[in-house]
Amino acid sequence: MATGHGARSRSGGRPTLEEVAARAGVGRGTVSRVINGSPRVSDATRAAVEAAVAELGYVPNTAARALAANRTDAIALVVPEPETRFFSEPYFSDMLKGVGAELSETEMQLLLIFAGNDRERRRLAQYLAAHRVDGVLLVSVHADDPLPDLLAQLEIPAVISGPRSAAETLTSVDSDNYGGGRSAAEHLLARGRGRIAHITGRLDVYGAQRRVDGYRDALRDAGHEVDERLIEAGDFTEEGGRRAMTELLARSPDLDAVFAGSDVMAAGARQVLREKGRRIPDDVALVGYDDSAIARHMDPPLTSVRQPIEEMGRRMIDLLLEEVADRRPAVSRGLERRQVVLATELVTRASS
Amino acid sequence: MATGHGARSRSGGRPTLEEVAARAGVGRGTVSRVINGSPRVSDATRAAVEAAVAELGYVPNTAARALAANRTDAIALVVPEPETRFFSEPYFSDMLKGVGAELSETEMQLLLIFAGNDRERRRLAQYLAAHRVDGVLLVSVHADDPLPDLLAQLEIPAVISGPRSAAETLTSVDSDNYGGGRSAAEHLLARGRGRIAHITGRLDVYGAQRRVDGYRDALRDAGHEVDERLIEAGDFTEEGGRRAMTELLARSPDLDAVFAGSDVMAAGARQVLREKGRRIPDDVALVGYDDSAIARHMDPPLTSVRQPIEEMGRRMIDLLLEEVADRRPAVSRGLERRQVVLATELVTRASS
DNA sequence: ATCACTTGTGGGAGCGCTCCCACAGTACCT
DNA sequence: AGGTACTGTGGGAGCGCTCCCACAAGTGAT
Repeated sequence: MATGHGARSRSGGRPTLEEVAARAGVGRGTVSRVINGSPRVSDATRAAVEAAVAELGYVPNTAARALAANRTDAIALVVPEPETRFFSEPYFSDMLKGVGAELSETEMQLLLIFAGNDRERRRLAQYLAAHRVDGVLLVSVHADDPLPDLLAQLEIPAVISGPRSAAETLTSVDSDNYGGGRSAAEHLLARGRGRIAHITGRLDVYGAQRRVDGYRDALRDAGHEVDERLIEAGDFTEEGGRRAMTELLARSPDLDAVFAGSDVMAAGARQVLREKGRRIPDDVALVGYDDSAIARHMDPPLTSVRQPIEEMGRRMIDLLLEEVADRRPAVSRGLERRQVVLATELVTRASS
Repeated sequence: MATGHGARSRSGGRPTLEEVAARAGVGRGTVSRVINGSPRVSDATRAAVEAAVAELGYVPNTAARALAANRTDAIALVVPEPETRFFSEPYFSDMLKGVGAELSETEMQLLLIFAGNDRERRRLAQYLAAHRVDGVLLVSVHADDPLPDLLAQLEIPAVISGPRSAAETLTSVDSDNYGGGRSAAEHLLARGRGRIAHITGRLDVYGAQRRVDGYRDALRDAGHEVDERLIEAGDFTEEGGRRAMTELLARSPDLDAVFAGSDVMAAGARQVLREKGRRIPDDVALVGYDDSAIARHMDPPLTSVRQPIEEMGRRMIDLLLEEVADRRPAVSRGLERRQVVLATELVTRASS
């Protein structure tokens, strides 16, 4: 059965719009309107078309639609990390869950694209240049990443999770890192701790900076001087947490609490505290960030700041679909920047 | 990457084949041939076209190509499981790694599709009916899954990892489960164990059956009678492993080795053995299957059968791309069934 | 010189859809 | 009565590509 041109017989291939139209005794345009849910069709006609569609088992040809309408009905979730991290961090799977849930309401197709190395990034650039998606979801983007600019230049709608800076131009969805940092510090203050150290995340990540800001303001507002020797930069890794904790204990042996910018770093800090004979929470109270599985399984269970990641995924899709519907990025329409910030929640456990 | 702004043709749209042809002073067909790597183009013409492509920043329109050529340049990796399992099991991420690596050599796009519940499955069926992918990779399919039949009916090329039975009609790639089971048993025999129990995986999974077969034959070939009371069915879960182990110990307290059909079940078995005061490996030697992270981190580290999952992913892509190139499933071409079986490897650790 | 190939090339004819204009029919105003 | 809306409908004109046929030019055998 050669799939040659012209050799297209009625019984052979998939039915087309034209065939459905003939069967229903209407025109091509009318069938198209029914398929696309236009209100400008009488009930009788609509019923006839739907019957024909069902009888023939008609399924629209996506390629033809994409070509004619100049849209793809697909959006990409771009992960600028190697796949390994994607699978190991619950952040991504939670995000994907929210995104998938929200998207399943629509006809949109989700593409998962990794851009962890140069080769993959070149591929991605090619991909975007070909406009193979209607919109892009960007997660976990570093401050100096050129991707957002490329997107803007190509006029592809995009939503970013975690703005790169206070001046982020893309529509963004984020959790309230400032409030999260603040609530962690306030919680420790309320527990009567006076020497609260902070192990920060990578400070080129905007959210990590904001957590520090929240921590500082909480202390200040409570009438405490912020002691810079109680702040040590980490890098979100367990090893970084160990290193920072060691540093902090050496510098300020009198600390009585630690707020770590991630659960993983808190795990590192915990090891060092144990080694040095500090009891948790008796001698040193410990608070983490992310409320990941680590927090629940730590000994003692770790108090941590929960981010509504799944919800973030959902909101990102909502915003992106709006922009896709408007057919261009919000900024180039001259609208105000759109930023959604979702509240965090402190989950109190035995470590504080 | 600098897309030539100045060179952009009028109306600001993306350049088309036609425009490239005009610029290069050739016909549309010639540009198409160059783009698609046809050998029937003179070197001079090819160079001229390539220059025009570069100057205009031409990128082919995928939708137009798909419509005209009746192909999508995309393949789907279908995971008939909820996303949760996908992320928690290293099997999938290893598979994805192999698949991704092999695919990055091509222009093919990989789609990750979950079909864990009825709703998702209906969506998938619709998706396949619309022929939105050129081929499908099926992983972890149960014996009674209707998906393979649907694929055959739609004449969509597909490759399955782990045949559903000895009579599998789809092209398949699998690891040598028989050999793996055999090597586990032989290893324990070589260690001088005589009462070797086996906790099987779910027996509706063909691979689990094959492991049992390998285990039986190894014992028989070594001159041992196979004692049916030493075989207990599990279900691949930790709880199942505990249950089976409890059963086995009650039935045959004299067992001196256990071969579990998965590392997770081995972990369950280990707990029970500990509770009952059996030392590993002194009293009871333990061997698992999968060589997952669990095996390396168990106390004592678990001897386990490693499957080359990444390699399986690569081979699946190879086979699938061949079938896609041949434009139809191998079976309907009347070719012999194609089955690739990759060797397993026993990784010996302290538990045996 | 003729014929039979081969190689390289141009361009017509679609692929199956959406968009949009034209227009008949109806309804409600002046 | 004519005018002005709207509603529902049909179908032409593409979207940007691939496929394939036609054909010019070159090559070698007869």
